[in-house]
This record gives sequence, structure tokens and C-alpha cells, in this order.
Amino acid sequence: MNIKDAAAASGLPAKTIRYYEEIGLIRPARGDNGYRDFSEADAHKLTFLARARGLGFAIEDCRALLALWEDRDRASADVKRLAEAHLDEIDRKIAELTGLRASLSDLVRRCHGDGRPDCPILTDLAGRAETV
Amino acid sequence: MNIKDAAAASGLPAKTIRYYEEIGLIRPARGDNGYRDFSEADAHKLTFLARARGLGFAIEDCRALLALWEDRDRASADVKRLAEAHLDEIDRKIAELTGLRASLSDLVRRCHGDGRPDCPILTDLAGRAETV
DNA sequence: CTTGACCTTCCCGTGACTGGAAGCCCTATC
DNA sequence: GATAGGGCTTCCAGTCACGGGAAGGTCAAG
Repeated sequence: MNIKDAAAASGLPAKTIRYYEEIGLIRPARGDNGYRDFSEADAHKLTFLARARGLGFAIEDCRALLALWEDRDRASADVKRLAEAHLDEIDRKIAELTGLRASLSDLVRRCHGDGRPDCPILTDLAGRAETV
Repeated sequence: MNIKDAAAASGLPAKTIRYYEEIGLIRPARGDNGYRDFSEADAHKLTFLARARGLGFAIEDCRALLALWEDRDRASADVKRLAEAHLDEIDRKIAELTGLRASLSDLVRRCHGDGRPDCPILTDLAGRAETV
């Protein structure tokens, strides 16, 4: 199938599929006219990649997961290790954002937000003393 | 003061300060030798920028906040609006990550993670049926 | 006068694409 | 056979907010 059909089958934009080929995640065949010719297996790989990316795995993690997927003798522990590392990363990001949210939300709460110029948000950003 | 002192005062790397000048966030004076010469006001601006970035504001938001900070007649409502938009963005990201976390954590929980090859994480990524 | 720390500009690389230009290919219609 | 359109190809540039490193000028100390 052509790239547009592979895109429709996987849910990935054609541009992204070309990019995945460029970085070696997939290797579709080529027709005499130079067009990429995707097999069903290629389409499945693309769907796999789309799901893994959708779960937030980085490209290099996806490459590793794809290799594990294609290895009939893999140990599920290897997969689990990757997933757990990613889970930790997600937890780290959530914690960071939650901290930011708390600080910012406190500032927003304290700002009356009317036509007057005095604003605790700016005061805080300036260092809790400046007025410039 | 030279860039290193401005960096120490603001907590920003010298590279970042040069970048901020390049994109027009600050305009430090120049000495006869071509060195940047930061005033106290410049240093305060850098500190302001460091804090705003630390709260996750994008560069263009920082530019707007800096302009508001320097405008004695600003309305605090303008600042609050920016901050609230950013807060919404943070909430959106937290929600997205929380959703990812739930899916991934469920997969990890169901994966026995031993030496055997069958793994619900890969099965799920492949589309809940494939074995390849 | 040399050393070494500082400063300058310039260019490349990051992650994971996205947009757009220039040009070939295929099918359908007139 | 000519033409119109859509699809395909490659390549280049841009995104965001810097960071690394090279090549070279400047300054203070010994």
C-alpha cells in the first residue's frame, strides 16, 4: 500500500512515517516508481509505534520496544523495566508541574486582577521587594 | 558588571543571557572592549526572567510579563490573565500526564516481568491481538 | 612577557516532527 | 494526445530554548 493508506491504517501523518523511515524505525519496500510500498507488517509496526508514542515513550524507547516486540524470545522483564522507567519519568514531570501549579495558583489567587497596577504576581517575580 | 557577574546575580547561565539579548529580552550596554556591561536594572530583569521561566512561562509570555512589569500604568488584570492562561496550560499537561500514567501503570501492573516472553505491554501496544 | 581566566561571535546539535518548494508519477477526462 | 488533479518523491528550513565547542580578542597577575 502507498504511504497515504499506511497513514490511514496507523493514524500517523505521512510526514511522520517518512521521518520514521529516515531514522530507521521502519524499512518499507520501494516500487519501480520509487514509491514506498508498505506491507501489512509495516502497517502493524506503524500502529505499534503510534500507540507507544501515544503513551509518551521517547523515540529511542520505541525503537527498543519494537525490537523486543519482534524478538520472540524476549523476557517480559525487559519490557517491564522500560515501562517502569518511563513511569518514573512521568511521575517526575507530574510532580514538577504540580509544584509549579501550586506556586502559580497562589500568586493568581492573591492578585485582585482589576484596573489597578499593583500586582503580587509581578512583585513576586521581581523578588518580593522591587517596584522598578 | 560583566556577564559572569550578571549570571551569578540572576542564576542564569551566561549562554542563556546572551541568548536573551539576541532575542531582544534585554539590551545591556557595551564597553569599549566590546564586553557587555550589565547595570543593576539589567540584573534585576534577568532575575525576573529567571523566576518567570522557573514558573514555566514561555519566552514570549516572559516578554509580555517584563513589559507589564516595566509599565507603571499596567492593569493587574492583564498580568492575571496571562498567569491564568498559563495555569490552564499546566492543568492540561497534568491531566494528560495523569491519563498516560494510569494507562501505563495498568500495563506495568499486569506484566509479570519475568524471563518469559509473553507480555501484556507489548500485546496492548500491538493492538490487543497480534503476536507477530 | 607569558599565563590563564575571561570575553566575543559563529555555527552545529538537540527531539520529534511540520511546512513548504520543486519536481516526478498516475489516472481520468476531453 | 493534451491537460488537470492528486499523490508521491526529495530536500531545506523552522520549531523551542538553549548548550557545546571552536577561533580568537582582552585583561589582570606574576
